[in-house]
Amino acid sequence: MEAAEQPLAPFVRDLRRHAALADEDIAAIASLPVRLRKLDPGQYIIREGDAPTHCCILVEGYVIRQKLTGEGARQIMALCIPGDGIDFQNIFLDVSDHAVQSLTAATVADIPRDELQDLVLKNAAIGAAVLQATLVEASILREWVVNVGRRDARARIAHVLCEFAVRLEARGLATDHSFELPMTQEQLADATGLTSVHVNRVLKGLEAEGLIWRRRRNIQFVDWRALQQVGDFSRAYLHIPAEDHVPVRGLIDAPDFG
Amino acid sequence: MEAAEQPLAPFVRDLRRHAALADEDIAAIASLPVRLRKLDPGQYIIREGDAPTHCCILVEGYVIRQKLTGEGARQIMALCIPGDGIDFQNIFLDVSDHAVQSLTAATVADIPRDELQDLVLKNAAIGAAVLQATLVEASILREWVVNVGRRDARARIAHVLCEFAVRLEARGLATDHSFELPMTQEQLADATGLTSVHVNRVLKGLEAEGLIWRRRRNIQFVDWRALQQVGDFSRAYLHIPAEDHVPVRGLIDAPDFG
DNA sequence: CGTACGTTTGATCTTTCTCAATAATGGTGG
DNA sequence: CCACCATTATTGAGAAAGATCAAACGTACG
Repeated sequence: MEAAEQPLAPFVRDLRRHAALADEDIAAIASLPVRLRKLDPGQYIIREGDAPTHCCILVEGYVIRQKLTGEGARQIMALCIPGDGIDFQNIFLDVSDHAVQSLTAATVADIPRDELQDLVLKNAAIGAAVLQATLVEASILREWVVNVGRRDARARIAHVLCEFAVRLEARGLATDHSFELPMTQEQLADATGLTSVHVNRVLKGLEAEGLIWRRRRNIQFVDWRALQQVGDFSRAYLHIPAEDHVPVRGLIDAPDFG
Repeated sequence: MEAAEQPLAPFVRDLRRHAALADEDIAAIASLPVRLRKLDPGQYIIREGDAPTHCCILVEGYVIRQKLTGEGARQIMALCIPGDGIDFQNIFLDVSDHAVQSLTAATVADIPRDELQDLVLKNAAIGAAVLQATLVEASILREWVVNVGRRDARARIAHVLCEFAVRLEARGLATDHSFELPMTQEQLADATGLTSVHVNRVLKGLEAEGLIWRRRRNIQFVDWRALQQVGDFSRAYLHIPAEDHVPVRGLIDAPDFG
């Protein structure tokens, strides 16, 4: 059930899609001391205020970034999928400014923080690759601000669904037009700045309109075009490179930004 | 009125606060071909969808990052102050995913993008410094998501005021407890995901409660402690290094994350 | 001195939240 | 395999924060 041979393979593949890495750079990454760790659902990988000792990469399962307000409300601001770096945020910052928690059972690859620091400080190409991954994540974060700040509930939820599906497909993790949403409606509410009650009503509405079909957590896109429209979704901000692509499954079609 | 000698000085100073840069690294940055450019208020530095040719650093004035939704609503997701890198987002990404627009008259230092790419790809220390600056920006972005997603209007606005003041002070750009907000109420609304009408009422309320005092765009913090409380503000996420500090002026006091 | 932009205010409307209860669902121990 | 429990999902009714619409007021500036 787990990629035992090359747990970092999806991560490295993604790095290479964005940045030019020589074989020796890859070898340097491969020679990092990696320890795999299994997580139960809901387990914290790091909490706000913690001093990180490891940087980890998500190998399997799903994980979120979140913060709590003083009033105890939770805001989820990122959803990590297998192959994502989880802890680069903390590679050079000494105190974590947010928490990372597993949504499902998950496997992460731990890399000692100082080892990774050394590598990045010695190898400019790898540093640049990490920078690029970070820039893409920042872009997704900016779109998340837009989503939560300026779209209505229907669009917010549709947008999250679209984004998640496209990112999964880009990593080859979803078959076309269907996937398992690894979140409860309450978590989806925390991701969109809504309440779970309202999320429920909106999902029901999207289903009634014939845009999606759902059974339990499984969601299928009945009308992908329309859902994109409703969610004001355009994949440009994901900065998914076109070349060296995983097989196109249907969701990924026309380029944006005409 | 302009730092003609060392336009990049505040930027480099900030980089050094986070990262260890040797004198030769500094020299390498200083030898980059920099061209100063003056901007009128409201001018675009880059638009969504543009292919960036330069990376620029804000020398003087204020600048925002923004995106538009399909319905034409605007969301501001970052406020840049002098010394901030504006275009590192685009150093390795070929299409800008958001727009950058000046709020006030401003001066930016343009650096050709490929020169900066070369430098970062050759010099790991500089690459790491840029990465760190990017990580701090991402942290601010995450807090922005929380602000817009989970705080009520009063807290959102108070939070933006607090953040802006603390960042200005950290760069030595504000005298204690008073500054000029470089935004109209409409822009503040676009930053907080509200309408300008409601922003107006909230500001009025904050003033009536004796938390702030304002005259035109100038805002003074009458009760800094209380405003922080109202805005659920805690400066930890700004990752402002404690050592080698600009003179403390009053706003920056106790460490957070107890 | 008039025009444009930004601010302020009032009245009304809508989306979304809150509170509260009920129904599914999945997992667990017997 | 079944009863029970804890989550999670669903539904309804009422409340509230914030949006919308519309107008008046200031102030800067050409």
